[in-house]
Amino acid sequence: MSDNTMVHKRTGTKEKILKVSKALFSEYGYKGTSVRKIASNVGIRESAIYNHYMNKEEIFLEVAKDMFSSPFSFNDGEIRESAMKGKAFLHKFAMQYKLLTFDKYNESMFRILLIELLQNKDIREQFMNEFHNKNIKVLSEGFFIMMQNTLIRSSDPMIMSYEFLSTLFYIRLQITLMRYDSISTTSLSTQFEKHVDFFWESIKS
Amino acid sequence: MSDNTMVHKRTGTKEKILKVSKALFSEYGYKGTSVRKIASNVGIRESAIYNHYMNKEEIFLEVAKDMFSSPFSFNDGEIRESAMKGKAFLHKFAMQYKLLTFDKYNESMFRILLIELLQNKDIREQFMNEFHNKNIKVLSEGFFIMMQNTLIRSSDPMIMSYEFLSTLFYIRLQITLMRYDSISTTSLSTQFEKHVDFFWESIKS
DNA sequence: ATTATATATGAACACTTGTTAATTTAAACT
DNA sequence: AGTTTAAATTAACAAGTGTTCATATATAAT
Repeated sequence: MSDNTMVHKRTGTKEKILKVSKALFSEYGYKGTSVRKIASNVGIRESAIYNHYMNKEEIFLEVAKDMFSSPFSFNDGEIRESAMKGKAFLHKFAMQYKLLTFDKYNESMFRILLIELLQNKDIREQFMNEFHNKNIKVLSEGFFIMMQNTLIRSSDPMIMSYEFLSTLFYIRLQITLMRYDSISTTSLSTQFEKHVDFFWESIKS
Repeated sequence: MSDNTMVHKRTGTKEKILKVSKALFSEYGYKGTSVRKIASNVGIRESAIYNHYMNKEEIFLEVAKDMFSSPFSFNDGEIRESAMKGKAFLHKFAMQYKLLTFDKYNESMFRILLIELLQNKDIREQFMNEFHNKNIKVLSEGFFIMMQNTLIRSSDPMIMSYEFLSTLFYIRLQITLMRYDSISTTSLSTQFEKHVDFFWESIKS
């Protein structure tokens, strides 16, 4: 009963470390957050951290996992149903993306994760699998269904998804950067909607 | 004859520092490149660096400036002429972008600059002005001319440019990441062309 | 030759970093 | 109660950081 999976359940320190780390990493980034600072915010010494995690990176990777694994809320059946509505499907997808973009925690974490994305292979893999591929898959399914029902022109669903997703990403990046500098994003706030409008005009049959 | 602009011309050390820094920053990044390492590669002590640059950041900013200021080679007259050809204009633009993406130095530097983009306000401004705005401007002019000549459907040229540029950026990001991990990019190598094809189908009248 | 200036040096400052080792405290199981 | 094990502590390591300061050298202009 006390094997590898179910030990360490006496103090709840591990959970506290994760919670504190989330807050600190999202605010100060990976390099800006020291093990000492995590420890002191938890209320223990830095050496005690190593009773729960192998090293700093392991903590960060677990924080990142939580971030990427918050997926877009589309159940399997829901995709088909939603895709039949055509433009509304794209709109819903974009609005979910917009929500993430303007959410306080996701906003900071997006910036931090991008930094690490460019330096940490594990983060890159998480990004590719959990973000890129997963989204391309959902979108492709949607577009495929739309094509079947001749709501949109016939084309490669993967390419179409790529085109749709890439612009969402770029908008998010730009908004994130501007908000980080406290620059007003009112001029960009409707960019998501404009993207959907433009894109729909581009593909509708 | 010896005012602020034309002093410091005895040893050429400043130029050497810049050259060495370019190589080091592009390989090891900002934080991975210490002032001591730059100095030793130049062949001087770290303290001598400060006779030429105020601090480490000033060196990096100058390296970055060089990077961003390598603009797309479109002269004013050339845009009009090229835009009249419609799709070929987009193709040329995308191919220039592709060239940059697969150029050894630009490839490393793109990654490094993205990292700093997310942390350094000056880099962000350089990116917005020299990269984003400049490209949106060139593209907008092109699209505007195409619309005048009814080569493409009528729409907001700025939005259209945004849509076109954002995908190029995303492709570049993805290729950069994959090549950094030595993952084969053959599946993505024609993505630029596919983008142009898809986009042209989306806007042609 | 003397002065002025640019450029270099060596040494130090003041501080932070992730991680480990030996040891003690505290809780749970027998 | 005693034993086992988890979890915490104190202390140190070994290294690297950007930057500054007083000083020395070399070059160009006077």
